[in-house]
Amino acid sequence: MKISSKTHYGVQILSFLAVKTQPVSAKELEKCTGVSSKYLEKVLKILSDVGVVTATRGANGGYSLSRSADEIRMGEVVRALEEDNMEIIDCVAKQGCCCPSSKLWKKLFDGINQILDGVTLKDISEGKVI
Amino acid sequence: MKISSKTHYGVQILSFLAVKTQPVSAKELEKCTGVSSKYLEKVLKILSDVGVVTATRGANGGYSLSRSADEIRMGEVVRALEEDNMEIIDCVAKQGCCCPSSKLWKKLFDGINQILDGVTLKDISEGKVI
DNA sequence: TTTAATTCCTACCGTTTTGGTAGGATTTCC
DNA sequence: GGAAATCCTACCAAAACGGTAGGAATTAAA
Repeated sequence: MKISSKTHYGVQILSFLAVKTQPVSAKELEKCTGVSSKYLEKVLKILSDVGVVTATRGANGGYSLSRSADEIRMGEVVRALEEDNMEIIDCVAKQGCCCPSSKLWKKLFDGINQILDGVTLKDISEGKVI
Repeated sequence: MKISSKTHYGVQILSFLAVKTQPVSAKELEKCTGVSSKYLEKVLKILSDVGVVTATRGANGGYSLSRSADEIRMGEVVRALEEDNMEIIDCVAKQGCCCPSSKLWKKLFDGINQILDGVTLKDISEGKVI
């Protein structure tokens, strides 16, 4: 029931990219986050694969948002970064579970996604999360 | 961002105890859950420490609910079983964090607790979780 | 065309957490 | 006293977490 630091870094990076127009390299992101660029590359690769971030290779390359910040919902971001760990419990993911608690986990899972999908990256970068 | 199997077992056990009037031993619970009684003892000890379950030692002993099922909120249960892993992210737990995402995690944390506290053990054992 | 800057790919690795197992001490009923 | 139960402590294997390392591939600019 914890958010991984990978996810935390991911959101930090995104809120940094949200105020940039030019691509930002992993090394630059290392400077402002204090996290090694090698590790950030991994995080950024996930965000790139899922289409939230666009990676530009080569000199003067780097990472930039694929869409405007108000079109990026945190549910998409967190689900990508937490990878297959967002099902809360296998029981809910698999069909046909009849254990008495499965409805609780389903409710919790839906609620979490609803909260995250209700917040955009723009909300975060502008400090407008209530 | 996953519920541990310890927590899953805990809720399963509780919904079993909810329909019993006499104390139920760990060995009996092993029969209906398929989980080793030794491991269930650990889970039950946590629930006992937190005051949700009452343990009776000695022959004819076992575990029973400390209160009626409609007075047991799942928030209390899940927070106990997930132990110190319910802060979602350290950043939120510690004071003075100013990273732009901290409000998101706080909102998520509060939302999760609100969902869990809105469901009682009675709701679960009667299948009334919507 | 070379060079420097950058992402991408693969592999590895130490630490912590998870999910148990094992054995025995202690308590309590009969 | 014996049986049935919880409680306590220690241990352990596997997985996840949080990185590190090295180099290949790509690209812009000199």
